[in-house]
Amino acid sequence: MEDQIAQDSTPISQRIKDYLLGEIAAGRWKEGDVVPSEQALVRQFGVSRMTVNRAVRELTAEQVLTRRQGSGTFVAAQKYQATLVEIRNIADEIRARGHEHRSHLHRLEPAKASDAMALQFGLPAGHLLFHSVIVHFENDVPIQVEDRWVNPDCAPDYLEQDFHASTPNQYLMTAAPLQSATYSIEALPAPRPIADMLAIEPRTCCLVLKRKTQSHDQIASVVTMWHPGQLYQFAGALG
Amino acid sequence: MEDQIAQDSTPISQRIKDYLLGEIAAGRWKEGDVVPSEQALVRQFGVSRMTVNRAVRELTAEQVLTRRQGSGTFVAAQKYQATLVEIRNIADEIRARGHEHRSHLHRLEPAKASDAMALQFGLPAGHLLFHSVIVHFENDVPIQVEDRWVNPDCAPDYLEQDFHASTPNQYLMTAAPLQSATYSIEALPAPRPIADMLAIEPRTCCLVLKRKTQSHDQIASVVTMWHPGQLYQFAGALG
DNA sequence: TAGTGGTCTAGACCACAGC
DNA sequence: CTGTGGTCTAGACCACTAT
Repeated sequence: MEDQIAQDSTPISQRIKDYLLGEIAAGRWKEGDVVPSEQALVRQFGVSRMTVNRAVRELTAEQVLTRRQGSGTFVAAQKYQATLVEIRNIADEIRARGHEHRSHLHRLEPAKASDAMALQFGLPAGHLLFHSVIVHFENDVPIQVEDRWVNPDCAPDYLEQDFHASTPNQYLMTAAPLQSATYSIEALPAPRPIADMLAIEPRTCCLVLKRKTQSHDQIASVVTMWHPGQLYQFAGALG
Repeated sequence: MEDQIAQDSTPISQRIKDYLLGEIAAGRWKEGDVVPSEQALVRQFGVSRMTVNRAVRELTAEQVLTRRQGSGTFVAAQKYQATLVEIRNIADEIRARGHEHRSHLHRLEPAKASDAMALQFGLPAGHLLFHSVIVHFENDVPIQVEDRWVNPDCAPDYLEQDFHASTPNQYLMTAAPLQSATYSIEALPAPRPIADMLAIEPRTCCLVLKRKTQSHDQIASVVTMWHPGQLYQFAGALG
């Protein structure tokens, strides 16, 4: 045992995790190195195997260790300097900043799927879709154009919603629970209509987030979100 | 018990997780609802409490449930339709696409910190920094300008590295293990020098990723990565 | 006080890897 | 064959919450 912690309320399994993490952080155990077996840790800490197992299993779930039945437990491959970005519901995000969120509904109507849009949804061209265009304001500054196409099978009441009170995001969350999603982020010059809604010059750089969500094994929604590049950024922290 | 699964090799704890997830997915248990207690699940499945506890504890770690000692276990607040983006080492990313990665070193030199850069690093203005500018190519098409400033205290050998063979990312991973990071993604028009290196017109939309990494309780690296907006996008999937 | 979750024990049986 | 991890049991004691 490294330290003699006499009367610490920290659970034993947590102390074992801390010990293992400490050895790795200190560089004494490096990527790929074998870690003491459960039996060895049982003897070292004088606890039962279940307690050791829990500590090691949790660190494995956290990608700190990898285990191979019959072989042993190893320090997991180092994570590269990656960056994880989480993009949330715009209204929540604005309110979380302590600012006022307001939205203007430009369009909410049924529409026939173009060839390109039909392909996105995996539906025949000309199939009925719902289409909405909403501009979101942060303290009265336009910050996002949300151009959304919705599969009526997933959200039949879409056209009856009051999108001043809530966002399509919130409605679809309950009507069509998210199963999976694909997305892309790119930088594009604003076309005329988008520029007008954002009150910026045409061809200004915009941060564009496209997202396609699946629910009940169907494509539920295809959305393109335009943000003025100078005004808006995705940001966050790791670690 | 819902289904009578006679001889399934699925661990019991996993079956309990599947059962709980199924009830939530089917909408029978909604956000905030109380879920059966451990004792109730013990009776329902005819297994020991440790097995039930593991299932419920793991679902709690996965943010599916929340627990309150003395009160009970509840369905966690719904996740919004969020989008998680992981941005990785550009060389790995390109090779993962089966394409060739090549880089051109434009600059690798010591430099004095400007006021703005000193502020970023939390160092006095004029402090020694290392500065590198590298252009990354995917199949000979310029895809990223990596403009990086490095704290010499964290990576004293930075200027001696061969950044044709490896990337600064890879070197810093070992020299200055990532502790935490902040980042932002924005869309900006390319300034002249960046545009030249990317072989695009000045003022073309670029997707710009800025990242500041911390190691050993110091700012280790401040990097700005410019990508041609039409050519490059961050993309991925969820679920 | 009764019921809840939080944790731990000291065993057990199994599948798999390496010698 | 031995040692590894993967899982499960049937108890136990504790802290906390609600009534």
